[in-house]
Amino acid sequence: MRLLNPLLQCISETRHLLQTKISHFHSKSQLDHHLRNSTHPDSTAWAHCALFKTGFIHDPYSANHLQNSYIRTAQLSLARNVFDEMREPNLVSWTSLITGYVKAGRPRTGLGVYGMMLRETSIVPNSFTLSIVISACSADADVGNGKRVHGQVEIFGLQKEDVVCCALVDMYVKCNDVGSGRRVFDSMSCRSVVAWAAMISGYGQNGQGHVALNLFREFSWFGSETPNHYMLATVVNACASLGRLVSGKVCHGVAVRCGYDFNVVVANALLDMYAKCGSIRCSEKVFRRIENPSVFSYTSIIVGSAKYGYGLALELFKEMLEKKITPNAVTYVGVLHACSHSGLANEGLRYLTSMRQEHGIVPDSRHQNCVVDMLGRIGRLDEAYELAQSSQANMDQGALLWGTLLSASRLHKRVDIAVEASKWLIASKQQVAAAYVTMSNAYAVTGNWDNAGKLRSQMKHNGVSKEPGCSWVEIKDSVYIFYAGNLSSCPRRDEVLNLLSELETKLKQKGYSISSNNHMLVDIEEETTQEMLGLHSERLALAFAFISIPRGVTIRVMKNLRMCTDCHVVFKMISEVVGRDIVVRDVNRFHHFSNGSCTCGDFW
DNA sequence: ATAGGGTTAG
Repeated sequence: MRLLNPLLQCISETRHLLQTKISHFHSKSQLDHHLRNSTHPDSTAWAHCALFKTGFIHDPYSANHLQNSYIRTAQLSLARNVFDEMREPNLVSWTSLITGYVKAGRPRTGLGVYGMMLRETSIVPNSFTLSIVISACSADADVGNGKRVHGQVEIFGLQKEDVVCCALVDMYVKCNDVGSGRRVFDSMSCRSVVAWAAMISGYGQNGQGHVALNLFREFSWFGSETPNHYMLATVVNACASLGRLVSGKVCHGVAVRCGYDFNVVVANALLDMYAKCGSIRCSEKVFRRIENPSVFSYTSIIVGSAKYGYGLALELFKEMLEKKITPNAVTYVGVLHACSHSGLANEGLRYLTSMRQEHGIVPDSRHQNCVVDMLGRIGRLDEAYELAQSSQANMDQGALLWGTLLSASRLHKRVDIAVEASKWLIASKQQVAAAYVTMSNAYAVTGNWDNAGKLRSQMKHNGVSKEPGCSWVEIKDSVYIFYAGNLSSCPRRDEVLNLLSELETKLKQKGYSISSNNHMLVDIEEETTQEMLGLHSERLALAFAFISIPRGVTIRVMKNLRMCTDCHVVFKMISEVVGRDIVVRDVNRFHHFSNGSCTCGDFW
């Protein structure tokens, strides 16, 4: 009895509490109000009891409030129970339920509910319903369903609704159909900030960053509204994807003027942009001004600083853990990348184990790819091979993984492993051409010309051909294109070769190792046989640009030679090694390199 | 009356 007493007391207290709580609600409107503001599961549960006791549970309006309250407090199955108990759910009930599923990351179930509503009731959807249904298609990247719903938009006469059009634009661009998104956007008579943001984001996400920036310019000129934090994050992201530091700084200025520079999402986009444009110090400054950095903030700065290899990334990771911010799978991609770029293989291997043990994140092919790259760079090919074999990667992921291993084994002249990697790629019909070329190169490197030749003819026989990679530079309005290894088309060929060999010698003297674990000059990508001479198209282009410019004349760097971090590093090294100043222009900024430093690198 | 659209790290 002594044991039971506390229990009985507890039950009686609970009953008392229940009665007190319920008696607080005197009227239906009070209950509805309570449900609308409820953010805690308990408080929704109390109100549910009260609705039950008072019989208001049968009132459709109150029941909808209850259902929404459950959805807001992330109790989807309870919301579903409420819905199932309704005698006649109305349009709001259906729409809320669909929203619940979509917001919980189950868009397909949401679409199923919508289909059921159309089939089993005579309820006609309105703009609320269609906008969430369209966003379900967007989340599912299901353009087929999206187009069907677009048809329904026309049938129900909702094509003038801003919210519906915004959802449509977003759906099309998320399905990589920017053209259809643009058509919807153009059809809108009055475009909201949301519509502009969705369209700008669409261009940015589909590799058309310059169009995104032009559209933003148009918005700033002709739109009557000011950008919000959604739009600013999108535009900054477009600058990052283009490597356009100056445009990015202009956006930073806009964000400051609009009062969004302390918004954590905008700040995340900004620090990512600075890191990608080669200004890691600006990136760090933005990061340090964020009051409550999120896992996104830390991951962005870790990923951003990983390629600089100063150990900053790992320090930040430790700091993040001290602050009890839980890393996710992407964070660990950055951490492993940092280990790889700092040559900390053993530390990287430890992280590969601890990510599962300490944070329950199972390493996937992205992590394995980092580690294969990390081990491959320093010649620990057997371990890398073992890891690749143990991977559960699918076709696409496997192509990346085995491709990384292939490059590394070629670099370290491990023909045995190169052959295994090539076999995997060829068998899975992935990167077949590149695999053949590398395999052939691997044989050639070790002097096994017979096998190399056999592979070449096998390629010919199977109709496999590889387009040579190329880079290009624009000098004084002329564009020069450099194909990998094709020296006959290289202007001022001898001078270029001399410079490259001079560079190589001086780099070696300074302790840089071009061909193995130093990723700076050789961005490993399989090219034609000439590539064995180290004449990667990018290096050819840079060397040509360097010898072609008299002092004071600028080079304009195009596309894959844009002034991203890697390019900065290369020019810094060239200026240091050869002892000459060099001025480079990217889309709208000058960079002056002199004796190993760049005076435009950090503008603040 | 209650329900709806977009944004940041790989």
